[in-house]
Order: sequence, then C-alpha cells, then structure tokens
Amino acid sequence: MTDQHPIAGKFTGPILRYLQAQDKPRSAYDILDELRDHGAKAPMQIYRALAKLEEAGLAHKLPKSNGWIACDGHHHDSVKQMLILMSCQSCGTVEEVQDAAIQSAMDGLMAEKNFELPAQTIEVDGVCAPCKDQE
Amino acid sequence: MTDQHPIAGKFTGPILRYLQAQDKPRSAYDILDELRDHGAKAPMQIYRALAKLEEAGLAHKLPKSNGWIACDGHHHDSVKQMLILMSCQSCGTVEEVQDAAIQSAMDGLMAEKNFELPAQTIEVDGVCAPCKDQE
DNA sequence: GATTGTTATGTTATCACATATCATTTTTTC
DNA sequence: GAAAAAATGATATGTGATAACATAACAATC
Repeated sequence: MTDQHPIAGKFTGPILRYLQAQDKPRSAYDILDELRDHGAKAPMQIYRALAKLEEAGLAHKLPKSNGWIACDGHHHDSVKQMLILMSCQSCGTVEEVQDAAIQSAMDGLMAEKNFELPAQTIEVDGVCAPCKDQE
Repeated sequence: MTDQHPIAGKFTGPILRYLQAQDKPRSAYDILDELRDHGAKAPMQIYRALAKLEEAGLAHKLPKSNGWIACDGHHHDSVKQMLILMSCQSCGTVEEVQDAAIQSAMDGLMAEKNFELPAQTIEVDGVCAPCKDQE
C-alpha cells in the first residue's frame, strides 16, 4: 500500500492528512476552509468524506463538542467496544481509550436493563495530566 | 416544599412543568414555542432558564442529541457520579442511571491516566427493553 | 429619596453545525 | 456504448447556541 489514505473520495485523503497534523479537534467548517484550494466548496462535501473516514475507523467525531480527530492509529474494536475520548478542557488534546473494566461494567448494566447498546463513542471533558501538573 | 419549582426565574417553572409532561426530550426551540404565551420570545430566555434548572439538578441535557428532559426525581450525586442517560432510538424515551460498577471502573481509568474528571453526563443511544421485546 | 451597584430579563443579530434536495458527473454493468 | 447506479457538486434551509447590548428590577448606601 503506497497510498496512506486508501478510502475512496476526492477529499478523504486531504482531510485525513489535515486532521493528523492537528493537535486538537477541528470542526467540519475548519476543514472546509482548509480544503478550499483542493476544490471544496460546500459543507456536504466535507461531511460525506468525514462519514467515510469515520466508518473506516480512521477518524472519530467528538459527540459533544462536534469536533473531529484522526484516529491515533491504535486498533479499536469498533464492533462492540465503547470508545472513550478524553478531552482536555485546558489544552484541547484528546486521548482515545478503550477500557476492559469499563466495558465489562457497561455490558453488565445494559444486560441488567435489557438495553441493546451498539458500539458507542463517548466524550468526557476534564483536565489531562500535563495540564493538571503544571497548575 | 409547597412550591414545585422553587428556582428563581420567570420561565423555570413553566419549563419544568412542560418537560415533566413530556415522555421524550424536547429541544430549547420546542420549549420556546411552547412558552410563547408565557411571554417567551427569544432562545436566550429559554437557555438561561434551562441552565438554572440543570444546575439545580431538576433538568438534564442530552449531550449528544441536544434535547432536554426533566429529572426523573431520583437523587443524583451530581458532584462525583457520572450520570448515564440511556436513550432509546426507537421510542425516544430516556432512562437515567448512576451505576457503582461503571463509576468505579471510570474512576480507576482516570486515576491511571492522571486525568481529572468532573461529574459527567453521558448519553448512550440504543434500544430499550420494551422496544427490543416487541420486535 | 437619589445614587449607585448588581442581578435578572428582553431583544437583535449572528455564528456554528448539519442535512435535505436536486443537478451534474462519473462509474459500473450489462 | 446505453442504461442504471453511485458519487460529487451546489443551493438552500433547518437546527442549535451565544455574543452583545439594552432595559428593568431590586437592594444597599449615603
């Protein structure tokens, strides 16, 4: 594979590279502005490409704050495992984690409630270790 | 307590009663339309009142889907405990839960990451037991 | 009771995020 | 290479949220 962005679509590659170069989430409209010189003109073009990237697991959407990030590269079990995005309110960075203990507790609760839960991405907003320590 | 809506503000009472009468979340603009005859004219009036209700623990915002619900009346530990809103994609109902096992797993992860996490409201979207069973 | 500070409320305008819809182009498939 | 299907382009609009400023209500102090 010589191509770093093997997802179909005119904008998927540029978007992915742009997101990978960022150290914090970007909005669809940020991306749109960035890709003007690639021919992007309307939000839909960006949202369509982002949907493909997300489906491929190459990008994640922050469900609360509407931003988008490139996946950190670790494999996620997108079928069953909840993906937790730890977002720092101070510096803006986002760390991706999947955690067996949380997963197991969540599975237990959902079984108890007889609630059918597909894989989720949840966002938690706090203060990351470096920001916390430098206070 | 004789007053069912002891929060200051012209719209907090009517909003709370409206939300309590609903069986699914309503948007701020739904509420605005509903409260026209109480004198509401602009979104800010609703958002301000909702912020007060939320701070008082009488209403919750669904962080993903932007809706608002009245609290179900159970006491929530709003200081430390994560509130999970289980939202049914089929019928729209929302169940509020706080779960010790999930809390403990989450606390463990946050301690491990040295991530400071204030109380969170998270929304998970699935299919509730009644909807699941009647399929 | 006039002045000042403070909080609550009203109002306009605008920003930000997301999608519906339809036209056009490209690709696929027969 | 024509018909069907999928992708893309482009316009318009729907939806959620807040900035910014104006006014009113209230309380405290002089």
